[in-house]
Amino acid sequence: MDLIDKKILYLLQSNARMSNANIAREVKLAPSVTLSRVRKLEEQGIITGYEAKLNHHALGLDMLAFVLIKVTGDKDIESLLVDIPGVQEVHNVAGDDCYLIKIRTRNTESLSLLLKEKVRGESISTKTIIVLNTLKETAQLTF
Amino acid sequence: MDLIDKKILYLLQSNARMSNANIAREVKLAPSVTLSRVRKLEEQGIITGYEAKLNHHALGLDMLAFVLIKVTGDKDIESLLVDIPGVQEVHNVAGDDCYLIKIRTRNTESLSLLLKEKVRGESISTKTIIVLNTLKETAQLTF
DNA sequence: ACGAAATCAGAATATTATTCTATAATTTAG
DNA sequence: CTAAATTATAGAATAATATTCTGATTTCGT
Repeated sequence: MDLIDKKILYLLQSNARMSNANIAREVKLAPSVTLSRVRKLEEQGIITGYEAKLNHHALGLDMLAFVLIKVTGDKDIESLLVDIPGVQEVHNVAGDDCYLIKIRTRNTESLSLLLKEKVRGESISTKTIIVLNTLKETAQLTF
Repeated sequence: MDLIDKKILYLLQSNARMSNANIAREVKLAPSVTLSRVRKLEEQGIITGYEAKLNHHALGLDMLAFVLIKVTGDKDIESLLVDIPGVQEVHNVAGDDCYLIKIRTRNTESLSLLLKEKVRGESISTKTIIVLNTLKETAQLTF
């Protein structure tokens, strides 16, 4: 990975749909070479995918919450959490067999309903952090 | 927004670099029509962008943490948090003037250093949640 | 300096994006 | 209920792009 690869990564993080021709122009290389660099970054697993970012509010998902979930044994709660609609992230965090999930729902009701239906039975306790306002939200990495 | 638009959104969430021609094939519409639908979704702000997803480990960012930050007054801590390198998300959360940030760093040291240097001075208290293992992490929305 | 490996530019071709036009479908107003 | 207006559609034409190939150049280790 040299500076050109880093610039390619930067560009694709900013706009994943940028054409190969435009990337080539930006990095001042021939399109053919640029394409093979992108392919290599994909094959090496440095680029893991390309996602469209959607406006949650436009889709009626006004609620964002993080929920800390303390579980008892090693039940199969992981696959359960992963499959809950609206759950965007599931992390295993340090201390007390805890999971942290990031979840988007229509409103507070649908959130509490989901937690009641899907999570409560499998957990000792949950702590919900309600997001009022998001100032930044990106997957972009600076390096 | 009809079913075809939803399918387009689904496809672009799965692979933002899918060609318009392929999207058209999938939704069984002419490329011209498909393109104008995508443009409209962009103009309406339903699609807000396209991001390449990178492998953090390949970039030497092995550490992921969420940090809850309790602040005193309404200092300009927000722009400070947003600009810290590695910070991917900054949320204002309910209760006690708290912020929740998602941050990626090289290791525990660089995390504690960042917190010490940038955050501690501006905050009453911080609570750091260290992620051991991530089971799911996507911006995809199901609807 | 030398050879191997990687990187490069540029040409050729296949595929795609984009614009345009004409037609069909749907909605709206009277 | 009908006519006009709006919107959505397919398909053609062309501009741009992606992709593969070839051969030249550079890089790197020895």
